[in-house]
Amino acid sequence: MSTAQDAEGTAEGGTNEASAWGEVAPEAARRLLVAAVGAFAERGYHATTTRDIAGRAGMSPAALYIHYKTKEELLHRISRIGHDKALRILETAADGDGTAAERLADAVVTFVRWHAAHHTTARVVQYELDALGEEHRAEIVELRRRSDAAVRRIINDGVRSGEFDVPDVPGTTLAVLSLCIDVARWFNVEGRRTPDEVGALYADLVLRMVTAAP
Amino acid sequence: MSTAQDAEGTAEGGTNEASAWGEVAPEAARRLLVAAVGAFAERGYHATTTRDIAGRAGMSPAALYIHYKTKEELLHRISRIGHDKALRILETAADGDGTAAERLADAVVTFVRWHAAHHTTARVVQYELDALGEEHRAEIVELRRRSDAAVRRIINDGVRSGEFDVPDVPGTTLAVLSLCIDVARWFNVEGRRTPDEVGALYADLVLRMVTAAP
DNA sequence: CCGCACGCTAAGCGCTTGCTCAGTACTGCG
DNA sequence: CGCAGTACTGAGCAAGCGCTTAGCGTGCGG
Repeated sequence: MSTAQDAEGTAEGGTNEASAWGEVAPEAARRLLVAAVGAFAERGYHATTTRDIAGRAGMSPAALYIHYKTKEELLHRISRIGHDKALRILETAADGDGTAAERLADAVVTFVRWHAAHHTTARVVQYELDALGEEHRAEIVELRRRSDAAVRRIINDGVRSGEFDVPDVPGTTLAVLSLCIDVARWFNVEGRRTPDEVGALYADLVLRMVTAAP
Repeated sequence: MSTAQDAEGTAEGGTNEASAWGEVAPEAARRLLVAAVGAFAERGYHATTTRDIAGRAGMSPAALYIHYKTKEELLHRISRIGHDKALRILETAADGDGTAAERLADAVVTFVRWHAAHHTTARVVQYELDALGEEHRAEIVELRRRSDAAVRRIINDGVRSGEFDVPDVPGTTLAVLSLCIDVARWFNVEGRRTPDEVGALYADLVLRMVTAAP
């Protein structure tokens, strides 16, 4: 679990961001998508213009519409891929073996590290949900429901086994996810902490949250 | 500390929101400001039009510019008042008497309750910072620095007195504030929890975070 | 060597945006 | 009754928006 494959961390939205989007098919479409992630993260979806995205990708504004139907479809593609990744992280940790404490720590470390290392992507994924259209948003909300279920499963396991002391399981699940997600808001590459350090700190804090006071 | 004066909770941005803006001087200016809070919280600053704000306030678009120089000045006024309130909450708790644990619990309860009860305002205050102009943002960032200092002061007191076991004080301070602030993102009036309940839950979780494992 | 599909651009359309300004109703003062 | 000041509106401007369309160069099957 929790490999070090994404531990690098160069400048904002540069080549290391691009490496995470290998699955996006024609190279031009990928370049546009990476450009959109950077622009959306920096200025927000509504403040970003299609000319801005195309410019960052080194293309004319019209080129965008060969690969994507609308600006909103671009956001949806980013949001979909990001949420898939986030869900996979949490379900992998939940389905792993080890004690509930080990699995919870693994989930937090990996989830937080992703939010920190890919904080531009994560910012778009977590904070631009309202900009999606009706149907696209519903699809994404379902993925988030499943993320919530994965974390709740780990905590429930810990309560059942006696490892954890959690009076309010849904509330604590919400708090754990909320804590991790908000990393995308404040994390700064210029800052003093590496994604790994934040992951370790947060795993410790979360384990304290689910453990009874002495 | 922490009275129940703002425990009511009717519909979105309605009359109970308005009551919190009593200090804003001419009635028309206040109506515009309350309208702006509602619109900004619902659709975001950049997606909100001046016509939208004026319409909600029952006025023509031009009326806005009699009371505010620009749309950004409206956001700044909201952000300024909100951050003043948040800072006052945290400094009041930090300067209170009682043990560090009591003061930390008080800070979290009050801060979280404000974010939940006034989650429309809080959403604008916490998530539209980037939309402010250079100088206005710098002013607000300074207020946030002081909020951070207030919480860190409580935690440091607890460490010194032996009440708390916190290996990383700045990191834990950041996490506590982050956890509370993110309430503004997910809190829903239709949801199952009242602001008071969320405050109590979060105070418990935060106290566990600063207390040594058994 | 043709022709045509493909990826892309230059130009621009229709619309909305933040904001302005001349004008209007109303109020209080002499 | 006149007049100045205040709070507001209707109409609209310049700029910028998302998106479309006509056309251009390139590479590849026949």
